[in-house]
Amino acid sequence: MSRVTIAEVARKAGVSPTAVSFTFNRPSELSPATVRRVLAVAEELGYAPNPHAKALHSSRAGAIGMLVPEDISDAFANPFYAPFVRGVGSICDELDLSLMVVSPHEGSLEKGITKAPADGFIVLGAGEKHPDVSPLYRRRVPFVIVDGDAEKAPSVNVEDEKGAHEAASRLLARGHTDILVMTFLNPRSQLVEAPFHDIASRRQSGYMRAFEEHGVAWGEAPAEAKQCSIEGGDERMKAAWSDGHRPTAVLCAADALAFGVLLAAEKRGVRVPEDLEVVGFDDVPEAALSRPALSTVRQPIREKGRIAARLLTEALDGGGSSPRSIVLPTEWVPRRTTL
Amino acid sequence: MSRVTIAEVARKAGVSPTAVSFTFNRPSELSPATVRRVLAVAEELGYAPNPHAKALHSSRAGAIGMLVPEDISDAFANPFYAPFVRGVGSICDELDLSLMVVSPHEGSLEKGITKAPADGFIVLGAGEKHPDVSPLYRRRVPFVIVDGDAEKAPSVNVEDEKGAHEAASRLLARGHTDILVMTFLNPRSQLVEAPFHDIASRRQSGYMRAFEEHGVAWGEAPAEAKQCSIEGGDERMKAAWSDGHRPTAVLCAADALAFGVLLAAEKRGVRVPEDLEVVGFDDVPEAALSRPALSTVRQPIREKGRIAARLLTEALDGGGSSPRSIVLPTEWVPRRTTL
DNA sequence: CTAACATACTAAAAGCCTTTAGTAAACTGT
DNA sequence: ACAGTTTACTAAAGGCTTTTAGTATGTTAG
Repeated sequence: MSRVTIAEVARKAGVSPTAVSFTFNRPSELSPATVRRVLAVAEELGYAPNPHAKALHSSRAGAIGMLVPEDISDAFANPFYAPFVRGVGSICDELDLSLMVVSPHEGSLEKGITKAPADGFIVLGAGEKHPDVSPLYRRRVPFVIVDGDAEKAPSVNVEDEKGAHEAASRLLARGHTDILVMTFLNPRSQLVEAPFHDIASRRQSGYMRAFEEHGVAWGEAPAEAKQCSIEGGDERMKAAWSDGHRPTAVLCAADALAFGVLLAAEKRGVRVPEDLEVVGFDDVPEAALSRPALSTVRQPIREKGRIAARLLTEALDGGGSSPRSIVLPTEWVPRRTTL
Repeated sequence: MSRVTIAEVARKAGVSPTAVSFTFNRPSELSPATVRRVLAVAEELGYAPNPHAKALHSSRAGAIGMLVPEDISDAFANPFYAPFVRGVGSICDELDLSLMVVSPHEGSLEKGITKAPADGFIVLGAGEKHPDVSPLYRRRVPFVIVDGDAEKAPSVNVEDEKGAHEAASRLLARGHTDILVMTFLNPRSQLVEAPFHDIASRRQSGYMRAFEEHGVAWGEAPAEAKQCSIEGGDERMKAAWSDGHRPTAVLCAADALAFGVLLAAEKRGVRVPEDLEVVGFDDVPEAALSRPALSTVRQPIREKGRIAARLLTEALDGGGSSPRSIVLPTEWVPRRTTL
């Protein structure tokens, strides 16, 4: 019933367990005949080294973890994740690693990170000062922060504030005064005092600065979608309408929300961009394909994933070098949801 | 430098390693005072049990593997994966498991499965008879097959042939005679003789049956995209045009391809659906949002992921029950890319 | 006051592999 | 024919935890 072990192979092949281990790891130490025999027996028995035992010994599991700030199921509702995973995955493919998606077990990032058998982690959406992240420093597991402030750990970020500022400026320059700003709830930020610089609030401050510069009142708090997803944006837009809001433009802190807004507008017969201009943030691949094509702020998502993974693998085997904080540029991408 | 071990905590707390283990796993065996003391020391030292050692002992890593048939980076170019991961992830969230994405290391599914520290695997896109999959039976690792034939292992599939047949019939019923059929290359099917029932060929046979029924010549081999992605579809469509093809409709074996076709048509000024009708397969979330909205065959992707994960976790801890083969229904979803 | 039993804790084994240090045999050179 | 080396292999330790079986103390009951 149980797995085939090295001892069984050794016994059946008439050699020591060491010889079996050598067969797989250092065949040059053995005579070709022995290697062949052991290989044949291993094949016959269906033996493969137990990855846990291997990892225990080498402290290498051959997997890197991606710690998402919410349930896996919710996270992947955000189209941001697919290209990000492609970026991280490209490094995994190169280095023959697996990619482990870990969510905060029982609500705690720290629990997730200590339970999961990964060699290191890419922590998404929570800065170094976040109460859930700071304990990770004492753990010996290397990690890199993505979309969060960091000094002690390597990090990858984009020009959120600047990109958001530009997007808002474009809209304001055309004279809009009733702009609905839609952000999303960071599932981790509930736990922590302001100012907590998650991407939603960074983008929000970019919008605010533009509003100030254009002398447009910021109004109350922005509309906050429950989830950063198409549904989340759709529902939040509907709620805004029910509350009597009739904005002439919507600034969305994520493309996913913008897609939801597009859908909500369509259902209501509101024409985009004539009656309602819509702007997103991220430039996920779907943005070029949406109906109408979405005007948005591009961040190099795949590149971000690649760099994060690269930084992590460097920390994993080089280790020593000083932590690098990388900030990637954003770019305004006008398409068809703006005039 | 290295991780804090149970022994260090034990020494510092003045107890045996057993007591430390009990503190975390069976605190009722210890006096409350001891538990508190050990906990304090553990906290101070930043100790957490080594997941590899734990996994070695319990043969449980707390992770389920998703074995994709190609590089991770290529796989996630297909919008099918996001909702599928959401489905699998919902079970992981429920059961506090991590989700491990594993690609065929060095080209071999078997290698991937034996290297990755996961408790079981969801194998995508390769049937039981596939030469890469059959050796897995001898390994003691439980797995479930998705989108592949299986008798001995549990499996989840959809009515590929039937769904494809319906899609083709709708098109043919309107009198099209020059339909471009676009499928994609299954990265694993290269290795194996026909008939290998991957989803691309299942869908293809559905198309063929409809062609026969309508007395329309099937022509040569269908157009095969290099990758099941938007780019793949785009490029393949361009190539078809360069070759002088001027179809009045395109049947795509995946939505991803259809999106590519839409983009290619737009660039060329071909109107959809007036000049070119386009049909996809999958009904990924983007299909409702594309320009124009995509007519397609729905398969319940998230449900598929949920069921696969459920089947796997059942095999993981119940084990005994007979393997179940589940076939999910498909449904024709007309939108705006067909007349 | 002793047998029976909890309670609080520990020593040692088991889980499976890799690696280090070492042995026995075969070979080399003189 | 013998010291020195290489080849082919093995025993045992180590990596970190959990669990089983057991010990020492204290408590209760008869």
